Amino acid sequence: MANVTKQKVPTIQAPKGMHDILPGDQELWAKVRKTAKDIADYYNFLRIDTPLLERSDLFERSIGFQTDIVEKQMFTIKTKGKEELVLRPEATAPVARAFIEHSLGQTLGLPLKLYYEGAMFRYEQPQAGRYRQFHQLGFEIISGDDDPILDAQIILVFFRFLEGLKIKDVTVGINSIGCKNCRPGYRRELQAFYRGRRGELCEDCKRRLDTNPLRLLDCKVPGCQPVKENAPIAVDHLCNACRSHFRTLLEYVEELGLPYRLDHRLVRGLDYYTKTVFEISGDGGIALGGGGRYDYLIELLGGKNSPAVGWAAGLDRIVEFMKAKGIAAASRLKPKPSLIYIGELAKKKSLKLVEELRRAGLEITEMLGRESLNAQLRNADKIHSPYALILGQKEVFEESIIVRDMKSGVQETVPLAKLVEVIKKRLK
RNA sequence: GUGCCCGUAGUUCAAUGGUAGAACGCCACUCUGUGGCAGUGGUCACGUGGGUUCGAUUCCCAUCGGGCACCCCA
Repeated sequence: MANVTKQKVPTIQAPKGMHDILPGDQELWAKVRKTAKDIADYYNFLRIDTPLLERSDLFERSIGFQTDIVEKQMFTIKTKGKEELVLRPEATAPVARAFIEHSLGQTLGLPLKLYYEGAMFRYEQPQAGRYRQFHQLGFEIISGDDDPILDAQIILVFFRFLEGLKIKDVTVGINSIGCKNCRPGYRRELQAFYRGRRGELCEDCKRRLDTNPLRLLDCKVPGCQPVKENAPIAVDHLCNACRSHFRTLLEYVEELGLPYRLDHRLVRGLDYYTKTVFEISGDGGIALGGGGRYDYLIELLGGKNSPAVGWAAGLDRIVEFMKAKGIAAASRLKPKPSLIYIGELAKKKSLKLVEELRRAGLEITEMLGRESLNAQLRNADKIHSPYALILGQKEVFEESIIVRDMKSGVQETVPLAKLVEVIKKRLK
């Protein structure tokens, strides 16, 4: 501490793609979390928290080996033992793991509704609204069958969540990518179609043709668009079961009056999705979250056949979206009466007085350690304190305190014993 | 991982191959036990490292960080 030579110490920045959530944003974040909890409570979703670290094979088996997430976006950690752990890139697989591990289907019954909220990690190039550590909120319904009414409800819950945050003009894009019976056929057809036009495709698409044909539909290169427009559509190749599932889902969504649009090009990047996939975007096309049905995930991880459906929302994006749209007010300190002291004696007394007021249930603020009366008053003004409670030497002797109305400037000296009563009465 | 752009006080922005200014903020004083207004003064910055140069915040390189696009997604 007593460094005489003043040399410059290099500063340290947060790691790439990781950001701080500063005090000014905390209120907004709290509001988002509170809204999520309220929605969860209403629709009977139970909170679950899973570890930040998981075994890497959990994601390899669930998300899929060939996905970008597993191939190159996982933060891996080698423990001192031989375990290889990863910082979770998403939480659906961990929730499924926990569901199986603790036999939650038995203890809590089906359909089981769960929700989570927390940090996820993906090693990729950061961009606005895209971080290496980001926060997701997710809702999942695990059931004994694949009833489309659950797909409809999960989408509804997403809408209600955004509605609770006053985010308007959102649309949901919905598609069905089939099940293990019909998807392979569609895949083959899509591949065959694209192979015939290989020459017209961009380099990426040529590569996708073999690695991940469904992704061909995501390509934004202008040259590929004409090909894409004529490409076979997933919905046309669904098996009877999937087709009827999709149709029924749309009927429910229609019945709910949700603003959806069919999006034949919508596919998800994770292998475990089946049938329904959807994505909700805000005004301006920013993807706020997405999800879908994952009927085989739990089986894939060694559990019983338990179809499920869920979604995840990017909270960082939602917070930024709300700020950009002016929905969020900058957080401000709550205006409370300010305790102000003058001189050593009053200072000494103040520390304890704060405790007494706290015990009496009176919320106040103070600037202990700030000696100047002017500065203390200025602060009281800045945070819009209705009253300044001024304690000086004289007041300490008299066991009284000055109550100053900050608006009018009118002051009154009241006995300390009556302070709580007086303030409570005035605040009404 | 690839390509392009960017990096100056706490914040928003200037200027400059000869070590930097403003506004707002913050602090103090005017006003030693009374805030808001005003005046005055003060505080605080060239992301980091190397190179070219007599001299670099400025030019070059690297690195770190940010942004955009690709990729992918939340």
